[in-house]
Amino acid sequence: MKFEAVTIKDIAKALGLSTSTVSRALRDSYEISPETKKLVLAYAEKISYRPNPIALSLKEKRSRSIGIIVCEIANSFFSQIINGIESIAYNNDYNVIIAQSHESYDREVINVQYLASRSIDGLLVSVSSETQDLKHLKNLHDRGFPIVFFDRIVDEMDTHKVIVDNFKGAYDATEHLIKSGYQHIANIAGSEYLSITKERINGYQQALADNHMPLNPSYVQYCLHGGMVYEEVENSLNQLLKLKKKPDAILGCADKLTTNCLRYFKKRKIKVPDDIALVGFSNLDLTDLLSPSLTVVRQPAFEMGQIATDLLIQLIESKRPVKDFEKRVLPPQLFIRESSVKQK
Amino acid sequence: MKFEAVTIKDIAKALGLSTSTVSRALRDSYEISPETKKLVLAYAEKISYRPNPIALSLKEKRSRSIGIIVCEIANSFFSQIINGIESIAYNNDYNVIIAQSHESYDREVINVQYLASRSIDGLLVSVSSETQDLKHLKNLHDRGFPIVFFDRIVDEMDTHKVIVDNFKGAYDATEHLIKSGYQHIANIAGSEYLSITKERINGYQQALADNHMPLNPSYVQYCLHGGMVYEEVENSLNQLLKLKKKPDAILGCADKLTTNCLRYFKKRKIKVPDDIALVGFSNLDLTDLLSPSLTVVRQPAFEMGQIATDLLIQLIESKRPVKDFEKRVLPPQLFIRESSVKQK
DNA sequence: TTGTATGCGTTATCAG
DNA sequence: CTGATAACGCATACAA
Repeated sequence: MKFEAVTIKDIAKALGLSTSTVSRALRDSYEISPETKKLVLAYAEKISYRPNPIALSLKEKRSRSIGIIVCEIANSFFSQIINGIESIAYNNDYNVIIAQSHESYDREVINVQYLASRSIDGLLVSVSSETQDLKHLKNLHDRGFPIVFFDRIVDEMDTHKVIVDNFKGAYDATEHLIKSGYQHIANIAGSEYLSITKERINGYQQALADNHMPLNPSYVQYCLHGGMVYEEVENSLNQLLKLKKKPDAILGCADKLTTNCLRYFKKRKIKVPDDIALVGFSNLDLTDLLSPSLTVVRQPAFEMGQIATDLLIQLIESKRPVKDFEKRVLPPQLFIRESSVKQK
Repeated sequence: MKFEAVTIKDIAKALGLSTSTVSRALRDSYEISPETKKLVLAYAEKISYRPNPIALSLKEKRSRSIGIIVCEIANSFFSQIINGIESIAYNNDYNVIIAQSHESYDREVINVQYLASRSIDGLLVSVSSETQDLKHLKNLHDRGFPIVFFDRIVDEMDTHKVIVDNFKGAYDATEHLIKSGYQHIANIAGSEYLSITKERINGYQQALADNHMPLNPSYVQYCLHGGMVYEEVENSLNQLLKLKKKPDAILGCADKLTTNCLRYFKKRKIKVPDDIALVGFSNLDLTDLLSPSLTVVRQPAFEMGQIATDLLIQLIESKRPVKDFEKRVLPPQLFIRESSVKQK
């Protein structure tokens, strides 16, 4: 038994009408008589006719679906973004197709090519932590394919971008540590290829500079996979803790970096914040349970997804001149928990 | 500037060939001369031709994509399942479209109808916690549309199903508590409409019975939204803690139920396991950080996604007689942490 | 008001 | 070996 769907033809045949009449009746065209309309609509309802979106796509050269490229959906930051994307897409009758790069450049390229081969009308992208070469995206963009970047954006492409003010997030977090009396603040950062990493490091460094504190290059440790792999973070912390001047505080620059720092400390029975303080970027809804001592930088992920999708749909539907590309910068929020610092 | 894709026609025109020749050359048909093939392939590569999957879908009456209906992707159990699904789908050249019900029946119905209107070849479903009426799925199934259920399955429909042995998971967890000396074990359960809830409660009750312990009906509290809403869990725990005979241990029957129990205890400064023990279902990769005292039932989510997808693809491609439907039951695993119980 | 013919991009069938 | 044509389901310009 094969699944055979009802088409406009079936209705036409059953009712002794032509397909065009049926088509027009279904679309409530003004040129169809009320009686015919009623007839067609009733029959369509009866046999539960649904238009074939694929045929529509072929005809209209649009699929009413948008693609999303993220590293992982099992990451609260990104799943919140996806919920934001979904909410807007849904309201505009767009379907959403999610593809994960798992932080692999090769996978990202394959996904982009698959999605973009005209089964989607536009693309929302947050690049993988390995991505340096952008020709898979540039190629599309050059041909006029609508692309909007969010969070992990790229400088080399001129299109809409939505980001969080990473500089400010890192600046505020670092300053919070400085104001609490910490003198040796290290930074566990993500992939050095990512825009967000650079911005966060800049914020961190500026906060130190503004407070007349030295920049110690060995205090910055990069994790290529953004903490997706525990061992990365372990290595970084090992490096930091064997320095002559051990840091007394750490800034975790991503969700998984922060939680893996916690895991490391727990394993080694290092007390937070007594032995070392930790402040980190995190969108987990579990931070209150994770550690009594976790001050976090939280990002407006849902809103970010909404804004990016809104911009993308405008691009797709050409509602605004294609030349005034926007870069929206959203404010992060520092959630301070008093117990996150040792009063010095 | 509109995105115009290159088609087989463009190649034909440019090369002075017919579309059929180009089509055959691209598919490496035996009836095309090597020179022509080389010519076509080279040109196609040069202008980076990609076949239009929508046209293919229309022609072949299949989209090579499968739909997934889950309650939330921001749930580690489900995101692990999705990763499993993706891995198999990917290997079989299937695309995956994820839709979230957010535990709403109405949303589930809309999603199913949207997906099933022939933009997908099959459906993987884990029903929402509100779902009782199944006509949205039955209707499809009756018309021969391939559906496979996973985790939250339904009895009334005869198709492949993949589940975890929920009875055993709950039985083992309960027995662990009994063996550790607890006498008054309560159960924070999910929606009473869900198969998994019933199975887990059965396992819990059987463990009590086998150990000659009384069944106290007021020890079982249902949460319609499976803990997605904190207040649900708060209410349930309030009920339990105002009982004359307060429970000395709790079995949390889902990821979010378990974490929200922890949250409740933390807020009220109730010590686990000294004041009350907690054992729960959880697929979070953060349980080691959440509480030193958390013994968990972990489910093989990734494998579940893989198996369900494998079965679905077999259904879609009719590789097996449609009548021998399988119900695969996977073993859960109890991760015991010694500190999760008070030695009595 | 309704019907006929055409095209969207591709492949299969048939002819040459 | 290659080309013309029909078909997938739908919408629409054009005819009637």
